[in-house]
Amino acid sequence: MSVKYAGAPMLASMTAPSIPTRLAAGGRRRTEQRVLVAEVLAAAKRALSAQELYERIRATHPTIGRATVYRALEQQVEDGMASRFEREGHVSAYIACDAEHHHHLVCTNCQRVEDVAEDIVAPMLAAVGRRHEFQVDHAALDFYGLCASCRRRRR
Amino acid sequence: MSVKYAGAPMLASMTAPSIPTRLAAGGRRRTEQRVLVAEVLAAAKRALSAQELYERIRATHPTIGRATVYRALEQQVEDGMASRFEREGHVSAYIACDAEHHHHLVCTNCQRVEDVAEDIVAPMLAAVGRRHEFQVDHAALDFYGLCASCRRRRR
DNA sequence: TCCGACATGAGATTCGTTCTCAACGTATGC
DNA sequence: GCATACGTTGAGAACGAATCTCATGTCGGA
Repeated sequence: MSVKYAGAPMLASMTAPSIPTRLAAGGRRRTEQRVLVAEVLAAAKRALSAQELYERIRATHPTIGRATVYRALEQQVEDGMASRFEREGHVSAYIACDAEHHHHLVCTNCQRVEDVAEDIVAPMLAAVGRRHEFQVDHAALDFYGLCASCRRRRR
Repeated sequence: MSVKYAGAPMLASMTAPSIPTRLAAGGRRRTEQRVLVAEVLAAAKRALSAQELYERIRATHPTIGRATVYRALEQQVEDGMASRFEREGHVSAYIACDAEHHHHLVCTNCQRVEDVAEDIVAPMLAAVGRRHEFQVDHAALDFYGLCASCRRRRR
């Protein structure tokens, strides 16, 4: 997952716009396919690869193109509606995300994703800036492991 | 970059073994090619993709195989001699690393890599474990941006 | 020195992702 | 409501990093 830090800070108090509204930002068109991709990803509540998402959508919309799904995901990442991170085997996985939470705990068993509390991360970012002479533009902070329920099930 | 946290802690006070010694760990053979890959990567002092490393080595050793380079890097990551992380465009990049430093500041301009001080990261990892009911197995903590010299050159 | 297991190299193959392009649909102005 | 402009779509081809295959080579313990 990759999060920009160089831009202006978000206003956490704003109410989140609906999916169709957010999809139409910046001269983009609100097409049936792009709404679909966003909704299915948001409903999954876990990380999905583009291929997995493509197959899920095809179950109900058999004519959608693979490239359409890739393009929609690409745009959502650009617009901050989704995050991308790398799974084993050089595959990108995507998760729908809101404006305030950008770092995740990814369960390597069930692929469910939890947000990391921002106030845990912020002091570390500040410390990095203080200690190293390095202008952090974006950071990938992903934690992989077992979520509570998968860990219980394993024992 | 991906670092395991579930295993036994490293002893930071041990003197680092030489490249050929570390290459022979765990029933692995010390071949000319694997020494070469490790040395060229260590000498680069920056992140290199497998392809870039392959081309560098071919300049002096034209008969080396692409698969050999990939396999050598794979093993080095397994043995903790190198770290892998993802560059734009679904390419893996590799950096030689020692036992104590595992998180990096990657300059997106010159690809040089700096180690993040462990004592900046450790409190955050502890906080994650405390706050979330999640067993962190490994974490990818990479910071991308401009290093000091590239930033000066840009202005 | 002998021998088995590991490693190599060249090329084919795999597979996630991106590109191409004609046809289509959406938003906007009139 | 209609026309126009242009972003979007779908199907398949193309791309390319990474992996696999297999005959041959080589390391290192016995």
